Amino acid sequence: MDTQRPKNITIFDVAQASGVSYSTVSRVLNGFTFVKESTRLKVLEAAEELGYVANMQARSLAGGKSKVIGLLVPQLDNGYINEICRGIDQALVKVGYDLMLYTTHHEKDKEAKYVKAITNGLTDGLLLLVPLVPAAYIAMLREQNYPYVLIDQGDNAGESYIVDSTNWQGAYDATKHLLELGHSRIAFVSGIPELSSSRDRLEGFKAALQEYDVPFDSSLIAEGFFEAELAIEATTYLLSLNPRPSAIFASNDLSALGAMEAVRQAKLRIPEDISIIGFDDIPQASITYPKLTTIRQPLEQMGRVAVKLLLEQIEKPDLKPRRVTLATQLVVRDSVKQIA
Amino acid sequence: MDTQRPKNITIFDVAQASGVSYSTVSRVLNGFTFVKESTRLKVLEAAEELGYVANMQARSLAGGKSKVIGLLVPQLDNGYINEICRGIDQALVKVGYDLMLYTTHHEKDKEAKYVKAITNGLTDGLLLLVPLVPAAYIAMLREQNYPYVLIDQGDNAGESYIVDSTNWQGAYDATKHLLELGHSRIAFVSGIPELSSSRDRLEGFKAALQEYDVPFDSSLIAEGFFEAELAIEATTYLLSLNPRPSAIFASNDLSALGAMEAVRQAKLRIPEDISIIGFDDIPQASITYPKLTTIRQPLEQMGRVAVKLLLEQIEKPDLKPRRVTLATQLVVRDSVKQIA
DNA sequence: CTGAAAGCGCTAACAG
DNA sequence: CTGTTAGCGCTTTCAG
Repeated sequence: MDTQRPKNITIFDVAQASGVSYSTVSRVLNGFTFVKESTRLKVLEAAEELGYVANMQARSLAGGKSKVIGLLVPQLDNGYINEICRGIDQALVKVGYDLMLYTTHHEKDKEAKYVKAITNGLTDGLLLLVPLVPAAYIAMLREQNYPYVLIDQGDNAGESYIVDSTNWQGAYDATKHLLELGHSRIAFVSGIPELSSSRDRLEGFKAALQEYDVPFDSSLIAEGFFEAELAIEATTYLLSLNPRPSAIFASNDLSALGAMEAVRQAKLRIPEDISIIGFDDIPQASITYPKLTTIRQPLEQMGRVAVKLLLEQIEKPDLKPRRVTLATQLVVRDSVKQIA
Repeated sequence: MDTQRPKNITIFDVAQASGVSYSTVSRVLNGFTFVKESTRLKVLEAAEELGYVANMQARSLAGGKSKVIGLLVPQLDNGYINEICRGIDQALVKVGYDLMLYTTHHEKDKEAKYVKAITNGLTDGLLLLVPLVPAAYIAMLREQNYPYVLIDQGDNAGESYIVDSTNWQGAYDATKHLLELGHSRIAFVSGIPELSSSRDRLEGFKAALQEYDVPFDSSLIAEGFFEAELAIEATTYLLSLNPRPSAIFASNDLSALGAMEAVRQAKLRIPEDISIIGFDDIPQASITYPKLTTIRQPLEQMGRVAVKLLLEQIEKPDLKPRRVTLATQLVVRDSVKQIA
């Protein structure tokens, strides 16, 4: 507000126009406390006429709700995060909340200060879509009794609202799918070892193997860290094995995409020479060629549920944290083929 | 702020701790006006020690800068928007600004009110990444002298800060590339006719045709509206033509992806049976198979420049609007082949 | 049911 | 150079 901008019409103007005190206006605007229906209507009408729009900063400063929630993400560059954001956005629009987007850019050192700034800012709550949330975060959040929900990650303490999906089951299903199509030499491109989702996927993989009496071979595990680049390297290594694996289970679609690239670079064909299955079902999965068979995480839905859980806390601050785990689903497309 | 949350430490606490008045604290925190170096240090130290973090709402309410900028986008679901967002984010982080993200969801009816709410909110400026911004928007913004910049779109009035890229030239280059590789029956999947970028691309296309003495054939134009779905339909139509075009220039990558899908559905091969070229170079362009030859728009850079232009206005409210047009570039990949 | 009054945390003149 | 004093727009007791 630097230069001469027209004065905003405030709750005060509305009060004047409707002939009541401005605290009454505040009351009707917030829907709280009983107000005579006639005055209520009068105020609403005046507000409408004057084109009044609430000033969220003032409201928030004064101790009300800002109707803004924060979303903390590491960065803005993959379909996975984007899909969840969409779900969040959808849910937020419905309830008339706005979104403040914070990107951490992996600056772990500044994170505590960051979270502090966010919580004492205008947001009513915080959605954490960051892998590897330092416990410090959570402790601070809990301490301040600040509403937050963890998306797709655990908190090692069971004291947070969490939304995630069936990682173990999904990995189990993926592996089983491969096994049932005759694959037995199945390589695994792992994720970020510190993440429970990664570990669960590996466990699901092992469990399926065991169930089909296929011995687990650790030389068939290569580290992909959920990244395309590293997955290319990992896959290149896996392809050099002798005998070569007949299928690769990549811990997420991003690394599956990397795996596909590596296979192409090696002049091999998918799925004729090697089958690939991913995890997530990000939008890119269905536009690659061949289209990627994968385990679908209901990403958008996770976003929506996260918002729901957050609003739940904002409205009823004393509820016990709960965890919602959504079901994954096998999506069969073209990157896996049956073998002898 | 509902339940008993620990009181935030304020500028006042810092003042007390450092033995100065709290307006002095405000001064050093804002870097303004001369303050004795010794007191300055004292204050900074106290602030650090107490873990003080500024309350942006209060600051903004009081007439200062909130260090938050708003970004208005139609929705959150394509690489194009996402790439620009990344650039915006990168630039913002560097200058210590936060991002408020607004999605319009194409609710044109509520837009005026929306913009009003945004401008009287805590943001210091607004980035508009929405196609077809109603003139009403702009008028209101200008009227309030509120800092904003239009990304990848004109304003029909030359009174706005704008960042875009060489749409005409890019389309010209794409077409020329095709022509030089021997194509002459080139189809064009158009964008959103109301957008100047769409029109410029069509014009560039025509210009190249003319330069190579290839008569423009309007039956080779099909409407794609910058969407994958519609591009599939459009392309399916184009493929039914007799003789079939040997190449398709899609107005953006999203529709190029749709075109590729349609070609596949028709059991034809790219680029053996038909060449395809896109526009944008969204991330997906390089992971399709075959990889898409396209015209690269410096999306991230556009985002960065947009932020730069916005900050320029915020800092110097009286500058004249300017327009920055960035260069596009042909990116040759695998979806176009030379023909006899 | 509704007015009056006290801040929320901070910036911005205005005096020293 | 630094303290004092008003508000910014709104929510919230506290009295009527």
